Amino acid sequence: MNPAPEVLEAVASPRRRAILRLVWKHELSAGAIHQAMPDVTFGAVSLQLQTLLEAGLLEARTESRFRYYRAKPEALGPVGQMLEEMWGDALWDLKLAAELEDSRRGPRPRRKSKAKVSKAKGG
Amino acid sequence: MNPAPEVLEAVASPRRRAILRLVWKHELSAGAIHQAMPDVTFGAVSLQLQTLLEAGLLEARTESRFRYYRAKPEALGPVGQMLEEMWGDALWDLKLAAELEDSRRGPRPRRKSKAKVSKAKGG
DNA sequence: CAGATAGTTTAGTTATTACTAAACTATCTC
DNA sequence: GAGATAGTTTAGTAATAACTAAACTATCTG
Repeated sequence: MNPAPEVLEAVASPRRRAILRLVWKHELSAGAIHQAMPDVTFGAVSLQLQTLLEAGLLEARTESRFRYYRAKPEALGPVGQMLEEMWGDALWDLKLAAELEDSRRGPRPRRKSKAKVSKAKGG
Repeated sequence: MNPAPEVLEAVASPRRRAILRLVWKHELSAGAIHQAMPDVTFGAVSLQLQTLLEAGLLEARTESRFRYYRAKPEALGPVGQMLEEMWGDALWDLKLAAELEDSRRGPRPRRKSKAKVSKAKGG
């Protein structure tokens, strides 16, 4: 299978390259990806994720409320190699993992349960 | 020297890929390149040539009234390989050469010499 | 120099793209 | 079901990129 033009168009965007870089070696949730680029809205990130998905450059997996994405380097062919060169060594990967561990936007369910309101549904 | 992001942006355009393809194995004049893509104006082609030049993907050479361009595959790194795969084998190259030979926009100097006006420049 | 060819550059138009804000779907917990 | 989190989708906006027409530079011929 040959690489398609859409692949070239997908990697032309710095934003999409940043996303690819984030999920290159391990999957991340959409929220975690957004955390790493706070200069744009969550919606903007989601749109780029869809674009990358359609280009076949990402895989997605849903788990509970989360949706995890990861890159498919094999779909990038020789371009994947080029991106890796651009990104330098594995430095970024370690630094990133630490930052994400710290700023993790966990599920955070309410723990402040106190009053038991229960279902007050009217008939 | 690592490949730069501008390279990725340059090859993202179908028009620029078409130009690269034309001058991949041998140089062509700007006019000959335009002949191969008559759906756009000469000016449009020239602009894309400048873009490719600035990205370092082309070399240019001037000879008399002509300006010849050719690709620098080494500047494309692994992406060059990918483009070649996209373009298939060397078929296109042969077909193209024939077409260009036929539709060549040669210098076509006037041969209808008759009156000898000579230089009438005033001092 | 005039007239033709070869090519570049500029100004303005149109289509596309990345984005935001907000509405929407879905899941989880109580 | 209510209320919270997680994510997607839509409608509209702003910046960009590709293009056209035309003005411009340059070279060659006579």
